[in-house]
Amino acid sequence: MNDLQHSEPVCRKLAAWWDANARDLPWRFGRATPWGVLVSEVMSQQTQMSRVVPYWETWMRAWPDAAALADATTAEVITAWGRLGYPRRALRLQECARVVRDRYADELPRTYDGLIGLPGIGDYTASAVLSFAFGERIAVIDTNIRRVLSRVFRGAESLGGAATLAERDLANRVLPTDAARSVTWNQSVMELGATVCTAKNPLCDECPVRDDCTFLAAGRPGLGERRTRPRQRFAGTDRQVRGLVLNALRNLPADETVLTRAQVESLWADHIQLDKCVASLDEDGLIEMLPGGGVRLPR
DNA sequence: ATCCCGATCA
DNA sequence: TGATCCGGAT
Repeated sequence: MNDLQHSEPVCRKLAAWWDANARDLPWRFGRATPWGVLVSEVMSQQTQMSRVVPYWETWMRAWPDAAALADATTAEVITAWGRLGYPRRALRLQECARVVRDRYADELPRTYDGLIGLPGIGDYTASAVLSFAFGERIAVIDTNIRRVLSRVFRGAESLGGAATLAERDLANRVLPTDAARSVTWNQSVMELGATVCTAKNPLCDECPVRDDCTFLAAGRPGLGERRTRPRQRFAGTDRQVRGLVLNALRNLPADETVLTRAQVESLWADHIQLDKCVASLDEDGLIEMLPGGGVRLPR
């Protein structure tokens, strides 16, 4: 069976659906530079787009290009990252900006190897930038695309952690040959996965490719089957404690830069865990520990 | 409780 | 290959 023959009507329907339904995100439709697209992709890693939009707009006004971000202080960058979560992404994004400025003359590399060599840029983000910012023909593979392609063309749920070889093969087989169409394909499949073909409760009645979907035709076997291992709970974890410390630092009055030991201790009752988290934040470069037990954002 | 347009380290 | 890293929303 040739998946490519099946993908052509799906591609046409998704393209029409994309034209009518694509969310009007500020980095789409040619309104952002390649650097702006990269920033949007990094901010979107494990984070909903609706939360990203206001941060991206403020961020790009402050630092429109890699060189501008490279010149910022780390404290400014961490503060601007706000409550987006996973703040190490902010550090890596600034490292990335410095590499782009210093090694690539402030111009983002246009190859997969060049992009994936940048700090904080993995397979998904490198592929997404190549496709969405540069219009290159490359299969973008994230959890949404894996889920949609697996359902439509294989009739089964996408399970497990990393993308399997079979999933990568499928993504490459169904990718339209024409570069411009491949970009719309990547974006529309991803958008469908984010808004219609969702993991738990897909809106098959509203789906533009419901007549072509192997999964729907088969009666949606295994819908809701757990795709990932149960995630670590948030309450009480190091992640929560780290977040509390960083948030306290972000919210210091404008004329203060240091959180005293007493202020740190007031954040969390378990001082063993607290000290462990403070040390790990320091190792990550997200804070600096001071001799008296106080902490501050890096200069 | 589970899901988000993942990357990195061990 | 598995564990870790944030936070908001459903």
